Amino acid sequence: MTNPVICTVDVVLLTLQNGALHVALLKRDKEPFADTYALPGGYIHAQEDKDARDAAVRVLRDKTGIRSPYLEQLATFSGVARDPRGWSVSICYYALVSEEVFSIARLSTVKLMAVDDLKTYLPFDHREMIESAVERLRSKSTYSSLPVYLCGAEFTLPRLQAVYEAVLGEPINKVSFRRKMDELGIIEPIEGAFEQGVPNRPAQLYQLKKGFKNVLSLTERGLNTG
Amino acid sequence: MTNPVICTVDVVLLTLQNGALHVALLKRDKEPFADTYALPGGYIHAQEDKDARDAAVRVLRDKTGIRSPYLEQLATFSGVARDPRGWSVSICYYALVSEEVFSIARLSTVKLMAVDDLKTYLPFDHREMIESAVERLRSKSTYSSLPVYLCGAEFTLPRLQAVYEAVLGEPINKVSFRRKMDELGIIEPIEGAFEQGVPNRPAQLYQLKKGFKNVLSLTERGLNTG
DNA sequence: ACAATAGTGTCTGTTAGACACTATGCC
DNA sequence: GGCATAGTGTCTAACAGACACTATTGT
Repeated sequence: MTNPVICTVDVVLLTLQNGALHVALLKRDKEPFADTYALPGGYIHAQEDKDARDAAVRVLRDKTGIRSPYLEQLATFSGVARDPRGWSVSICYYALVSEEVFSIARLSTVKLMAVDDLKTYLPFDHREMIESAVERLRSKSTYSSLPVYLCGAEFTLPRLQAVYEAVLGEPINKVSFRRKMDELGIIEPIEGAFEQGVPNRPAQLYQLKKGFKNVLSLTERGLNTG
Repeated sequence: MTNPVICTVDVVLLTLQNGALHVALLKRDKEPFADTYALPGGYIHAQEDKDARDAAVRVLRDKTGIRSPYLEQLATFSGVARDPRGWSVSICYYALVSEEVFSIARLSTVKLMAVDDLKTYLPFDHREMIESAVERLRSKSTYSSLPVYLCGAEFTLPRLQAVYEAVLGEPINKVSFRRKMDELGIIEPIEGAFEQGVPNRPAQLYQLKKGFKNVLSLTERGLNTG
């Protein structure tokens, strides 16, 4: 039996800018929907990719120059109606990067849009993908350490708390937040390293514990690690 | 660009038997892995199925005769190595049915296996799929009302608690359990209806509230509803 | 010394589990 | 009345948020 199904991957690349969640969009250079902004995505290359995750990594690298430390399968979108070329399957991933990583990448072609105010028209079911990714991120942020990937490699606790607050869209109690971070046990202070150049008491710098550097990014479908 | 990727769906159908979680397996009638037990699955029929969920519903109906009230996308398994026929994608769903629904269905071809003691050899990555489904179910059971789908349409609170305990594998406090069920607010007592034929005080019968009958089963990727 | 933010000790209200009691069926 | 299980009232221990206080930098 032949199988005329189109197989693609799409990546919802999220980052923080000015304290608000943003998604990376690229102007499509091919039909359908040429010249409209859309999620980075592309066909699975059966000769080249070991699996769909590989394809997502490749697409992200080739189209944005970014190698994300966190990449998790979100869901698969499929059907006859979502793509004018015909019955298609898109395995959708979402990735989290810090603002700095983003500014280093080739930004010329990439456009950042605030996810809570997505005015642009989006082709396919890309709007639904973004909404799902944001919902997943918000949900996981209430009980896990996911948002650390939106910070750089080193960060202070007040900065991390601000990131959580930006993601969740509500203020968090300082004492509770620090207690939670402590008992999650996945970050550690960098001995003797403090914030620089602030006009007040400098905060302790923290980093992901060694063992967790790539643990989370290795959970293919994000089923384990809390 | 041609796309030689094989597109299939697989369904992890879970039920309770003798107080233990079981998964439904069928003997494969075609190669590869003919005559070995495997998850019900099959090709996406682009002419027939509106989307992958449709395909999962069809496969489940055709192969087991069951129309599950709960069906949620689990994850997508893909790659060059998982199927000897070549690069493949399987969009995996999981379904929950009550023991009774199961006994009505055509059981002759279907084999129930306890998920915590899966001795059988399983082809493809079906073992991983089952483990993921069980993990998802256990995880969601700690904060949602998912396990009601493992009961029939009418059930008592002691029965529902036993179902939760079977799924989670640990005893639950009776008072806390009833408080939680009450505040989840998705089940309601059937006025005047009680358990029959017990040698002690009969328990109140409950049912899913009207509005929730199919709400959960409509969440395509299980992203919303807690 | 003062302003500003980092970081901590403690109090209190909320919530989950333990326990004990009452309720209601069958024999 | 006795037994078994359903169902509820209440006490207590654990936890999360509020608040206030101390600590440490630059000016």
